[in-house]
Amino acid sequence: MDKGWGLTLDTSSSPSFPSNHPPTNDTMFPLLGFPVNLSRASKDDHQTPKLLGEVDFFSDRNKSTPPPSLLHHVKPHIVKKEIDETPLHVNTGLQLLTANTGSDQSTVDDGLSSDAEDKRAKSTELAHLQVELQRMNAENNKLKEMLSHVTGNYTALQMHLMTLMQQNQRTESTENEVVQGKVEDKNHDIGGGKVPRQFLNIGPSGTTAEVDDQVSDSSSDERTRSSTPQNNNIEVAARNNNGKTEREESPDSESQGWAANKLQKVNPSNSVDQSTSEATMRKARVSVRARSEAPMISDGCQWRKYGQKMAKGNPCPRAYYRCTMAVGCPVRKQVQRCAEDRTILVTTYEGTHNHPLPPAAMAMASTTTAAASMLLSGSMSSADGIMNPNLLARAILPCSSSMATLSASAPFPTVTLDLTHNPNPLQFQRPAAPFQVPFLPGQPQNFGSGVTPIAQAQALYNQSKFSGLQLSQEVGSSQLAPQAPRPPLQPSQQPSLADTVSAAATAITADPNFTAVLAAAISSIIGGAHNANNNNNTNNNTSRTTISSFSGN
DNA sequence: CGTATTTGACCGGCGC
DNA sequence: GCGCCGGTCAAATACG
Repeated sequence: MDKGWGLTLDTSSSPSFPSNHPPTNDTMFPLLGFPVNLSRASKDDHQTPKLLGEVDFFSDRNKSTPPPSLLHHVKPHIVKKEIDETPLHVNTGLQLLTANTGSDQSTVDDGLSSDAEDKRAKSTELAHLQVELQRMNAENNKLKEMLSHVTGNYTALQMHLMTLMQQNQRTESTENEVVQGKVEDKNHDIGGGKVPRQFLNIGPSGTTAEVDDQVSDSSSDERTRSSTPQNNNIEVAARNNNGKTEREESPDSESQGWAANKLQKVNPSNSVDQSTSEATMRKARVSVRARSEAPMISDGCQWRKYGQKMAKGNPCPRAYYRCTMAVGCPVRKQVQRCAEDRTILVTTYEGTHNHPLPPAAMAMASTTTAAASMLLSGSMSSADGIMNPNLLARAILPCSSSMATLSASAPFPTVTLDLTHNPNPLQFQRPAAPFQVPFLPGQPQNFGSGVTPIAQAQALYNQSKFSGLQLSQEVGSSQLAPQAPRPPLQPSQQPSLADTVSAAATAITADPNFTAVLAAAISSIIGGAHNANNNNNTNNNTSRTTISSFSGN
C-alpha cells in the first residue's frame, strides 16, 4: 500500500496537514496496509514539535508540572472523556486542537505565578496533544474497522454472487436446452462444452483472447448463419430498452454499416474458428466517456496515432491509435470528442493486449476487457442481457444504471462507460484535469497476486478517493464508543454497520475510478474462472449471472 | 537522425 | 456501378 493513501486520508479534513510529507515515523496498520503517521501529523502542526520538546524539558526541571509519566496515566481518562463528549461528530482528521481545549484545560488546576502558569499551560497543551494522539489512534482504528467492514461486505457480496452464479448456471442451462436450446446452443454449445464464443481471456495480465479451435466447420457455419438474426434481435431489444444510441456519436448508418461490415469481414467464408474469434473479440468494443481537456486520456498504455478522420455527424475529428507497447498488439482505440459536449472525450477501446501491462494500464485495460466480456457473455448468451442491457450497466457501474449503457446493435456490440456523471453528492469534485486512472506510482498493483481483486479494487479506490468520504456521522454516532485506545476489531458494532457500509459503498461506487477498478476486479474474477474452467461455457453463464445478481441489488 | 505525427490515398463494404 | 463511409496505410513532415 502506498503511503499516499493514509496521508490523503489524514489530510482530507485537516488543512494543516500537508498531503505529501514523507512517511517517517509512520505507524503501519496491518489491516489498512498503509502507514498512518500520527506523530507526523502532530509535528506538522505549527505548535506541536516545539511543545513536545519543551514539555519534556519543563517536566524534568519543574516537578510541579505533571511529568509525562503522569500524563500517560491521565491520558486514557481524558481520551474516554473526549470520546464521550463527542458522540455525534468525528471528523477523520480532525479538528482536534481546538475542539476540546476547554475541557482539557479544565482538568489541569490553576497556576500560581505567571511563569508557573506558562509551564502549566504548556504541560496542559502537552496533555492535550497526547490526548489528540490517542484520539487519532482511536479514529484510525475506527477507520480500520470501517474499511474492514466495507471490504467484508464486498467479499460477502462476491461470495453471494458466486453462489447465485452457480445456481443460475444450472437453472439457465436447463432452460436454454429446453426453451432456447437450438439458438442458445449455437452460442453456448452447452451440451458439448465447447466455447464458440469464448471471446476474451481476461486474465490478470490482459492476455490475448483465447481462440476456439474446437469448433468444427459445420457448427461454425451454423453458428455464424444463425448469429445474424439473433443479433438483430439484440439490436431491437437494446434500442427498445435504452432508446438511444450508445456507440459514441455515430449515427445509425455508421453503426449498422460497421456492424454488417465487420460481420462479413469476420466471417467471409465457412472457415470461422480462429480468425473469427479473434476478429469478433477484437470488435467487441468498450467506449469510455470522460470529461477531459487533454486530447487523450492517459490510460497507462503507449499509443501511436495512425490516422485521423472526420466522422460523419461530428465536427470533431476522430483519431485512431494503436497500442505500441508490444509488437503486434491488436489493441486499438478511437478518440473523439462528443459532438454535443466538446468537453467529453469518448475513447473506444478495441481488442485485448497481447502483452503484460504496467500497473498504470491495468485498470483501464481490465475494465474494458471486463466490460467487453460481460457484454459478450451476458447479452449474447442470455435473455437477461438481451432484454435488459442495463443489467450489464449496473453490473459494471452498480452506482447508477445510467452510467453504463450497452449497445448490442452490432454483432460486436459496444458497452459505454459514462464517467462524466457524478450522481453522488458525497463525492468531491476533482478538477477537470485529464482523466487519470487512480494508480499511484510505485504501487504494487498486480491483480494476479493473492489479494482478492475486490479487495484490491477497494484498496486502489481508497488510495485515491477514500479521503472524500465523510465519516463523521456514522463514526461519531456509534463507532466511537468509549473503549481502549486501540480496540481490536469488533464486529459487534452492528447498529451503524449497515449505514456505515451503505454510506461508504455509496460514496465508493459513485466514483468512476472505483467503478473502473471494480470492473477490473470483476474481470479478474471472471478471468480466473475462465482459466480455471478451461474456457468451458460455464463462464458465459457466470458472467450472465453476475449481471443478474447485480441487477437484483 | 530516429521517432512520432500528419494527412492524403487507398481499400472494402454498403446503400441506392 | 457508383458514391459514401469507416478504417487503414504510408509517405511526408515535424519534433526532440
